[in-house]
Amino acid sequence: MSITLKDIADELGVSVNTVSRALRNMPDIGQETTNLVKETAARLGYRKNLAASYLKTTKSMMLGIVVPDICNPVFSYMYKGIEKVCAETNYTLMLGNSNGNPDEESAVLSNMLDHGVDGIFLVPCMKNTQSHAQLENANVPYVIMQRKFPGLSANFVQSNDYEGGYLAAQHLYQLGHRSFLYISAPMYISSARDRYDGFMAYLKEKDLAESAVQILECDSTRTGGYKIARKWLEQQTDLNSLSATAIFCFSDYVAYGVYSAIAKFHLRVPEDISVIGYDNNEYSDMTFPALTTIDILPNKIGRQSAKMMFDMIDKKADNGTHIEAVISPKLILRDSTGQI
Amino acid sequence: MSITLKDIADELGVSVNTVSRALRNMPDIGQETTNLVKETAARLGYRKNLAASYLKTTKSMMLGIVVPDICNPVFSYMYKGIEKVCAETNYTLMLGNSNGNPDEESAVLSNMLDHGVDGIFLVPCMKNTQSHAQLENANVPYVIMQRKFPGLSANFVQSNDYEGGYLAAQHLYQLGHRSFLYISAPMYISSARDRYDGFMAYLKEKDLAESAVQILECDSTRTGGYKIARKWLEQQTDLNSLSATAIFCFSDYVAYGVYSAIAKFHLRVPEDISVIGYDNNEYSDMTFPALTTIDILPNKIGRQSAKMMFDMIDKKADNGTHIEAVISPKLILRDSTGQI
DNA sequence: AGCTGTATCATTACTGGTAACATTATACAA
DNA sequence: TTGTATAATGTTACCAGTAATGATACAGCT
Repeated sequence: MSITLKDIADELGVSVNTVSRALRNMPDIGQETTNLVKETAARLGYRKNLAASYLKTTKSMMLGIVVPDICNPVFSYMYKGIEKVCAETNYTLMLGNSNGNPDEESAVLSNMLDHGVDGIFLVPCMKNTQSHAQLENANVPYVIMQRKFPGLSANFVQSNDYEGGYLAAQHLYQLGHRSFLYISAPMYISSARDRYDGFMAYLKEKDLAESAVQILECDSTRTGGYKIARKWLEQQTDLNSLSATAIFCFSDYVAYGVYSAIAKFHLRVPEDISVIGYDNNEYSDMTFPALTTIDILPNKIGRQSAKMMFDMIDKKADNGTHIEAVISPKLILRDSTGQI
Repeated sequence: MSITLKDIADELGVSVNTVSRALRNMPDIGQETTNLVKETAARLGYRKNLAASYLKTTKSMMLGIVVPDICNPVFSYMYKGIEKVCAETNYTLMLGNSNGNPDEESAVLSNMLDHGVDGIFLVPCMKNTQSHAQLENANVPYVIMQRKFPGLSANFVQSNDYEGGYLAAQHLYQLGHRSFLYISAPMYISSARDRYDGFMAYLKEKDLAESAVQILECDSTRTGGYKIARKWLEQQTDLNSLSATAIFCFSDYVAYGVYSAIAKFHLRVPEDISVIGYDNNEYSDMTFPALTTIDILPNKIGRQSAKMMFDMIDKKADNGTHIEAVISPKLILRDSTGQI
């Protein structure tokens, strides 16, 4: 079917091994032979069978990436960050979605490991820790991205969610807000907790009581945000005097849903209530009003993770000393937050 | 390192081959032995080395997907459609972005083929036909998605762009519009051409002259849309009497840019000019005004493509008879188009 | 008893590439 | 002249599976 080393060897009357070494620029093959081999390989259209060389070298030249949902721009930008760094190498990427489901996450990981990937990037769905056991047992370098397992020591890259929460609180406080609603993702997700902690930390600096912040949890989706905000609004005794003047949303998705709920009650953003999102989705400047939000720089997270991965692969680092990289988020000022 | 067939064989005192056949439920292995082998494999945590079995079977259990940009929701939803169908099998997916660049497209394809993928899904960047030669030479089943090479015969799935253009024209015409601007992607992209043809076809039915439609080309990005729309607006002799009352945009991205340009000139959508997009991005109902657009059902395109792929892989179809699937788009009515 | 068939398992030979080791030839020094 | 270093290449074994073929034991039949 396709051209193999043997075909080239036969063509030139040399051994397969010589061809193999010539193509890999090994020093003990004569320059003339090397050139001849390469020319012949090119002429015959030889392509290396990577699976075969994997058997011997145990280097598959593949990396796996598992994310909750590639349709979420946060993760697709992370993917491209990783890909960008990989493009300079010859690594190819496998992608899998966990859909936030631990079983799917495990299944996808198993598949990738069976294929012999040289490393794994994982944004964990955080609903169990089985995937870590898998990764550890597989004895493969891996980088955990964005969400952290408590107590787990591993190479890890994330946006500084604490700082993001802090920034959000600071921004709202400076606009004069003193009562807040935090619509969070479930608190078992580390970033939800971290953002909360950062948010509270700033307020504490300003001597605000904890009771200044109400917390509600929902799925980080538009529907989730819509439902929880609607419920909250329904429970308000007086729509002209809300129990919070600003809503801090776990994601821009949630904020979109919150927008819809607010519109349903004929309230205005930011006149009646301010809304701040998180993630800076590509379209959040197109919403009405344009959404103030926090950019986590997912592309940078991806690039940083990939660099870490290659450091591990190249053995520049792997001896049990785990590195954690934290990337500072950016406040993006738009029109959905205003003076009280 | 990891458990192999040999480990199981040694443990049980049988041959490697027996283990291999037992695990694959071959009939010539005794039931007792089969059970024993399976138990032992489970106990030892055996995982098949897929690369090794690929060498002999030439089935890698991997499929490759190449798209222009996974950050574009159209393509990420296609990806998930494909993945959805693959989840029922044991296929794992490789993903690569071409970034609209033929060289990157070729490089990514080569990488995937070197890894021995059993099939390729390609949304071509349309700037050359080299990738097709690659695919043909590789002798691997492939499905071309969404964009069609003229004269090429291959399995192909796309949204019916002609119909989409037709729907857009119909909608605008029925609102009373008689002069149009089509902001297109470059016409070498088949879908740009098809949408144009459909658009014109409807207008022709209504006896409108070709001159009723102005055409401008730009990259299918927000910036592209913004620049071209701004230029067009600058060239208008009278902003109170525009030379077109409705803009048909190649994508929602372009429409967002167009929105910005229109806002810059202090015109209103849809009072001063109607805008219709294409793709129905996830957020297009959140824009202001909410964007009327055409949904191409990318998830369905993905699922359909995957089914085609498995038909080819299972040899239900491959003997030169190429199938083309066309999926009807849907008009999504929102607020950016209005009566003239 | 001897033959045949079947069920069950083992042997052997591959897949395509790589690593360790062996071989050959040439050059140069002792 | 002989030994040895060095450059250049060939041999062989191996990676983890799978396919083709071979071997053995036992049952059933004539």
